[in-house]
Amino acid sequence: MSWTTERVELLKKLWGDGLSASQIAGELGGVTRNAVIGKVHRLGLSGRAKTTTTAPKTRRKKVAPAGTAGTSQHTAKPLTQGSAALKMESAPLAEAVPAAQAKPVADLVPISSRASILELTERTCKWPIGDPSKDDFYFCGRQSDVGVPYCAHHCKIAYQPVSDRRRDRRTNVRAAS
DNA sequence: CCCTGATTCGC
DNA sequence: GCGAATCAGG
Repeated sequence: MSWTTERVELLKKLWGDGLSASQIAGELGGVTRNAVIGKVHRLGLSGRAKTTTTAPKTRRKKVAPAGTAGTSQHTAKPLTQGSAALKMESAPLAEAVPAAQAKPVADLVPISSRASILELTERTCKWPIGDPSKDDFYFCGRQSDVGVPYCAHHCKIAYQPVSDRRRDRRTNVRAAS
């Protein structure tokens, strides 16, 4: 797979939404998380909020260069010139999804992480997608924390505060009784 | 161990 | 430019 414009756009969107590299890799499909991270760096949009507390500098050793001495190589500096134009993500996945869905609609289907019920483990998202009576039923399958049934994405949906739900208790019209 | 992102470097 | 291998932190 190559980095087409669309795939890069999706990458930027998901990365901006805070998805992890592996999750993005799963969405895109055909790439590993390493590829995603590599691309992210090449695009110059690394480090969003939590850059992890890793020592940003002073380390690096890698394997000893075999014979290739006098390397005049130097990494190209990432020019983030058109960065202004691509700041138009601003589409929080959680908000884009209706709160409280009786039946989980097939939302942003994990392009390649979908799992059958047999593939679910303690750390895979068990968010059901599709209609159980149909043939296209499967689970999200993305990574989730142990003890948590859903991935980060679906946790936002599942545990969304009830406060925002329309309290249309009125609809509970049990007038005639 | 699982995961995360960061970095290097051969291709 | 790409991404596996590696590193390092949580």
